[in-house]
Amino acid sequence: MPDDTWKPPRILLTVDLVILTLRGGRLHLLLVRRGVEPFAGRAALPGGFLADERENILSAARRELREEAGLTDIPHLEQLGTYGDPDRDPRGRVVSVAHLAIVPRLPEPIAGTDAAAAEWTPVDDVLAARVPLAFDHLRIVVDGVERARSKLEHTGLATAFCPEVFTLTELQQVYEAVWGTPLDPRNFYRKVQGTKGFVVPAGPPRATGTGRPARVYRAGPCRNLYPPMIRTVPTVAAGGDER
Amino acid sequence: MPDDTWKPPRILLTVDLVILTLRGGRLHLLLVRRGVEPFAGRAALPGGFLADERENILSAARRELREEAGLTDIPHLEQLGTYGDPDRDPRGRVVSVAHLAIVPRLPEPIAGTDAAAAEWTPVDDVLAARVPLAFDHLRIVVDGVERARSKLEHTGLATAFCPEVFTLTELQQVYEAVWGTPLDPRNFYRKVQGTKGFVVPAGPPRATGTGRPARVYRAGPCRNLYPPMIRTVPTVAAGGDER
DNA sequence: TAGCTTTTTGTCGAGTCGACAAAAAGCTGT
DNA sequence: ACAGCTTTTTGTCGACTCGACAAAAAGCTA
Repeated sequence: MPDDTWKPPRILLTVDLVILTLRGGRLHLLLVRRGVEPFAGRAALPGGFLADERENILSAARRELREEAGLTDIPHLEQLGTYGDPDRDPRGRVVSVAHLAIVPRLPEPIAGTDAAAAEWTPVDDVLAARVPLAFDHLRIVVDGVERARSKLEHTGLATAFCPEVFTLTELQQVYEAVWGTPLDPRNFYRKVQGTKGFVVPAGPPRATGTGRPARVYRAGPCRNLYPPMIRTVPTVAAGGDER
Repeated sequence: MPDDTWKPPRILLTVDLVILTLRGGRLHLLLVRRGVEPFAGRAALPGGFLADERENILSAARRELREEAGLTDIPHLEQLGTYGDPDRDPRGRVVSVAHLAIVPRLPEPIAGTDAAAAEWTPVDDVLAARVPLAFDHLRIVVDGVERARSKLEHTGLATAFCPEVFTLTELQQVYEAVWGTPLDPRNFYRKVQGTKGFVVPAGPPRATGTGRPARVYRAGPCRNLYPPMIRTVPTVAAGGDER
């Protein structure tokens, strides 16, 4: 029970970003190499402190996306969760609001990046702990990837990985990469077509080099898929809900 | 671009609680009446500042649950989201980590409560703005209720509303109250039985007063339901993902 | 024009869902 | 004791969906 002189503690707030994309059929994550202590030299999520007393949290996430990754048009950005273990940062009480961002396949690593050492890393390498991360960032990545996997089931999130106009085969590759399961193209085709509002036709078929030219689509209006896409791999028995 | 003298801003961190329960077949929410400015006299979510520099966020949520609501055994407590609009609190920059708690039907309003004016309020009254809330708490309630509705579909969350041992009819009433849709008892029965690990038998049938005595169950081991429960009301077209 | 690839349209059996019927099992009055 | 009421539990039926697979369509290459 606080006495009359008690003042609430003041803490430092950061935003961290789990930025996912598809490269060569595999799910990748953007990591930066830390230049300063703590964890200097270690890979970490892009992110940083609130710029000033009045900066919005979502705006801060967008700013870091721009400054640290050179990304300005983000198809999907959502809050992931807040991580505030008192010992997560040796500098003091730093609470981080983690965000999940999805971007389509980009031309090359990163454009004019502030943190010069930003690079796309296969998510598998991070999850298998072959690439050690700073702070509690591994935990954040695990949660972010699981969020993406889950949202692919009942939202149109998969389209955020695709360019504005895409083929159903490209969309299927998103599911296969994020879920790590192969899907039957014929059933996938039928399923997506049958899910009203998931995708809408966009122009005439496009030749992809070899094989029959595919019809192209763009993201449909529906945010929530009904019926949902089905991930046969039974939702990885994840354990606790508490953080 | 911060210069060398730049220091990250320090902010105040609170936890707020959306505590849901079932009372008389309707979904209720615990609200306290604020005794001090700002918003003195207005209803608000239970919550408060971090107690000290080293308090865990989840621990703070549990502490507020105990202090403000007299609740100590919480079947479900999860982080909901973080709300940090710079103008949400006139006292300054206050960022709140909202949590969602589910408790079973309790004997009476609240036991030895710190905030004496805590009371259960029908969620409908809050959502319909018949009960105005302080700060951005309406928004938090909307998000919390939507989270609960959604999680009922593909997790065993419904059992958190029930006592340790319950009948399938009681479980059905949870779905009906939270979703606001009537369900067919026969199909519900078949569905729950067919969802492995959702519930497990617990002892002999129990007479409920009138009608055939019902078998009793307790919550099963599965956290993720497969196949999921189906909410025909097509997932209320909620709109944006961004906060 | 034959051969190859990829996309698109079907087919079939197993399983699930929603709407409904009917049996089972207790309690309440008379 | 038993008819009448309630609620739970077990079925039934047609429509629909899913996964596995076949086959046609439509381009490119040689």
